Amino acid sequence: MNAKTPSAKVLARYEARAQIIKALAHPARLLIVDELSKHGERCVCELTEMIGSDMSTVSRHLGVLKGAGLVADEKRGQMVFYRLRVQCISNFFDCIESVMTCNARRHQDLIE
Amino acid sequence: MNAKTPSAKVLARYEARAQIIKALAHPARLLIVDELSKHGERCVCELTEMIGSDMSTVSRHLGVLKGAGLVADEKRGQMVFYRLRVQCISNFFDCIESVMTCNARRHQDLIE
DNA sequence: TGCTTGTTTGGCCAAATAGCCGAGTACGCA
DNA sequence: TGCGTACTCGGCTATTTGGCCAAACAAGCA
Repeated sequence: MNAKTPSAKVLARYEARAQIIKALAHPARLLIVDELSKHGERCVCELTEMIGSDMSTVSRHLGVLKGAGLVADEKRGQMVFYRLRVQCISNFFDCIESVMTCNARRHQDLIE
Repeated sequence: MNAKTPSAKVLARYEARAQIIKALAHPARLLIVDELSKHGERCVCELTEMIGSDMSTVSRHLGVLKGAGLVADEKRGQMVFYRLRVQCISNFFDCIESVMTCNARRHQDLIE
């Protein structure tokens, strides 16, 4: 029942998980994921317009998401369309959302 | 149906979400969260032993989790005990896990 | 062929993150 | 009071991340 130090294999597993979570840990990338979960797919130019930063920056963000296996890309003509590879992302957001409302309530309590 | 650039308020909301996710985006912190979800609470020294790095480092990680509102701390005697503030973390992990198996399968496909 | 548009990539710099060490604080005990 | 243990925090350095610009690619069109 003691807190034992985990094996290298287990550690590598946590490392891999952290890598995926890290890919989601940026507002622009969350915005992208949310947009892709609402519409099926979006090209880089649409996402760039939505986010409002340089297209090269958005492309990099998409690269990060793709590297984590969260999105897939498909080139059609001169445009590249991205879509989500996974569906469970919304559960993910629900949890984050509940943390946020929980935090908000707590801060409220401190004021009263 | 166009990708419109979100308002400052919406943007701030994504920023806040990203902040919480960022707190989870580290193997040591995932390890901590997992440990706390299994046992109700752990003191810093136990977590330090489990993770195997400097106690100051572990304390910093706990500070990050606390800052995001994910854990609560309570001092009893000379020890400080941490516990999870939220329960939904496991759903969270389930999603990450499914991404990982999905990725693994995909890599497998590339080999065959 | 050259021009335009959509996208990715390399280079660079600023900012954030992670880790350790050592100092400081808080508590319990003699 | 003084000592040891548990923990936090300031300071430092190394690494990573994020952003922009400019250059390189790729595809369609004149």
